[in-house]
Amino acid sequence: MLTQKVTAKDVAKLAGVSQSSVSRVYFEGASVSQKTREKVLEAAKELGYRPNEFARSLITNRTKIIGLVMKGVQNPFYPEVLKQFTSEFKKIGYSILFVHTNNDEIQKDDIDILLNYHVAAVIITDATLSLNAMEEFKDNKIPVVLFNRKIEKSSFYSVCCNNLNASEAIGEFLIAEGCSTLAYIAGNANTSTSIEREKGFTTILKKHHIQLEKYSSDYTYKGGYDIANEIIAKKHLPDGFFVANDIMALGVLDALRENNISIPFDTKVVGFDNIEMAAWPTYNLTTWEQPIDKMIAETMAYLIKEIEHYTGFAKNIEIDGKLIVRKTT
Amino acid sequence: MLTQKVTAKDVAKLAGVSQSSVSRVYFEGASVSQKTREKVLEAAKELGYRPNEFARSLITNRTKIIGLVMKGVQNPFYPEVLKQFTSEFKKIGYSILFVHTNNDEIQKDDIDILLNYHVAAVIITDATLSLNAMEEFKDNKIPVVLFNRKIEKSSFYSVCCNNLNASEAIGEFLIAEGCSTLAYIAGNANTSTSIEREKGFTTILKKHHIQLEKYSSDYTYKGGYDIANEIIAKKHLPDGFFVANDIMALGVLDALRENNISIPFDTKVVGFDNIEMAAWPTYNLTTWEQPIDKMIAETMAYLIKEIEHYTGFAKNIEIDGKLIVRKTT
DNA sequence: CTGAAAGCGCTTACAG
DNA sequence: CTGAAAGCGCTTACAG
Repeated sequence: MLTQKVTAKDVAKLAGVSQSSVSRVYFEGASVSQKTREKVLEAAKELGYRPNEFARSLITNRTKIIGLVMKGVQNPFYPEVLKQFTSEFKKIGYSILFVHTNNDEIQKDDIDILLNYHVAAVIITDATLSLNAMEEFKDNKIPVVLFNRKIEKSSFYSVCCNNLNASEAIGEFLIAEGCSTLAYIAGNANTSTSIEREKGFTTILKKHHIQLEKYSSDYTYKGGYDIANEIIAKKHLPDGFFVANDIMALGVLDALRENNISIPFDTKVVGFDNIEMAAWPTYNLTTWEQPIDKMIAETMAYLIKEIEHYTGFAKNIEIDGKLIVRKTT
Repeated sequence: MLTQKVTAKDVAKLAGVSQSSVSRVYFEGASVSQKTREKVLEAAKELGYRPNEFARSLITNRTKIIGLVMKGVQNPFYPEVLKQFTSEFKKIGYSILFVHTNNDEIQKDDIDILLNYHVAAVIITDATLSLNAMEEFKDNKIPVVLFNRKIEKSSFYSVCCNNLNASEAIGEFLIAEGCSTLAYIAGNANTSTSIEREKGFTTILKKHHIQLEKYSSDYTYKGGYDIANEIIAKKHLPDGFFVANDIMALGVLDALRENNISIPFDTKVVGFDNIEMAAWPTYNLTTWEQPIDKMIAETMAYLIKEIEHYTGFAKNIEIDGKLIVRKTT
C-alpha cells in the first residue's frame, strides 16, 4: 500500500491511455469504449485509485453532499428521520453533512457552513429559515426543503404531514369516544406544527360547541409532565387531551399516572408522531402516525429534480397520516 | 446580490492587491500587513466573497470535516453524543459528515465515503472497524477513534467509560442491597461494552460466591422486554438484574411491571448509560452514568492533536463514570 | 471514441 | 510584507 497519492495521471500511464479517458470512466454520462474502460478500471484497481472529490467539485461546482439541519435530537422522531435520509441518500451516492441548531430559526453561522461546502441541497427538519437566508440559498441555486415545518410564504418548499386533517380527525375521534371537555397541549408556540394542530382541533370542537382548554408547552417530555401536573393541581380534569407530540404526551401520561388518574377512564390522551416509545406497553399511546416514509420519498424526489435542474419551485406538500388507536383512549 | 461567483481574483481587483494577498488574509498563519488585510476584508464584504473550500482542500489535501459513524440511533445515548460532537467541533471550525451503518463492523461502502471526502478524522460511536480498514485510514493519515467501543489491539485508539470498574461497583452495590441471586442481561454478544460489563460483574459475584445467571439480548428495548418475559415465565426471579444498557433496562422494567412484580421489593434493576429516560418518573432507573462530557473532550483532544501532526498513536482510554441511585434498587 | 490543453479557485515556494 | 507563477487533480470543450 503506497501512501495513497494515486491520481488519474498515474492510472492513465499504467493503462496506456490519456488522463482524459480515465476521467471519463469515472464521470457518468461520458462516452468511453468498453476496451478503455476495462483497461482503466484494471489499472485503477491495481493502484488503488480514488477520484478526488474536491478536484471534481471545484470544476463542476457541485457536490454530492446534502446538508441536514436538525434541532430536536431529544425527540426520537428526528434521529429516525436522520437515519432514513442518510440511508436513502446513500443509495444514490449522496452523503449527509449534519448541522445541529439550537434555534428555531437557523442562524448565520450554520448557513455559512452549508454555503461554504456548496451542499447540493439542504433539508431542515425542525427549524425554519429567514427570508433573507432563503435568498442566499436561491442565489446559489441550492434547493431547500422544510421537513415537518412550513412557512406561509411562497418561497419555501415544505413537506409535512397533513396536520389540519389529522387534528380534525383526532377531535372527531375524542368526541366520538364521549369526551365533552377537551384540552390541547401545544408545542413551541411559533411552530407551524403546533399552530396547525391546534387549528384543526379547534375547528372540530367549535362545530360540536365544545370550548377548547389550551395549555402551552414546549415539545419536550418535561414540558408535558410539568403542564399536566399544573392541570391536575387545579382539580379540574378534562375528559380528554390532545397533546401536540408524543414525547410530551408521555410526560402527560406519567404525570397522570403518578396522581392515580386512570386512563382511559378518568381521562383520555392522544399524541402525535407515533414514535417507537408510543407503542411500548407502559404507554400504549393512541397517536397519529406521521407518514415518514412518504414524507422522505417526497422530499427526495423534489430535491433530486432540483439538483438536476434548479427552478426554485416552491410548494407546501402535505401527506395524510393515520390514527393509531391504542389504550389511552 | 450577484449570482455568487466571487473569487479571490475579484476581491483582489477591487482591493487593488494581488490575488495572493487575498488568499493570505484568509489563510491563518500567513503574514499580511494590517493595511492590506483591511482593504481585502472590505472588498470581500462588498462582494460577498467566500473562499472556496474545495479549491482549498485540493491543495492542502486536508478538510475541516469529521466523519462520524453511528449505528444505534434508536438508543438516545447516541443522538446525544452526535449533538455534542457537532456543537463542540463547530466551535473550532469543523463540520460533521454523518454516516449511518447497519453493521457492527463498518463496511467498505462507508469507509469509501470517508476516504473519498478526505475527512480530517473519524469517530465511530458504536461499531468497530476491521484491521484492514484501519490500515487504509493509517495510509491516509486519518486519525480514528472508537467511541464507546474498544478492540484489544494496539492499533486502535478508543475512548470508553471504565466498564470494568463500573460493573464491579454495580455488583458490589447490588450485593450490599441484599441480593443473593443475580442476573446479567447482555447486549450484542460481540460488543466490548457488553463483554466487559459482564466480566466485572462476574468477578464480584465470584468473590461473593454467587453464581451468575446470564441472559443474552441485543441492546434494544424490545430485546430487554422479551428476555424479561422469558425469565418471568420460568417462575424463577433473581433478586436483582444488571442490564447492560438503559434502553434494555426500560424494557425489562416494563415487562416486570406488567407481571405485577414490584420493584425494588421483588427484584431490583440496574441499567447503564444514564439516558434521559432513566430519570423519568415512570422508570426512575438506578443506573451508571457515562461521563459523556469527559469522553467527548478526551476524544477531541486526541483528534485535534493527530490532525495537527499525525502519529497514529493508539491507546485505550477509560474514564470513570458514577452510580446514580434511583428507585429501582 | 480519444487526446492535448485550458481552466476551476485556491495555496505556496520563490524573488524582491 | 507582497506579487507573479506554478500547480493541486480533476472536467470539459475542441479537434481529430
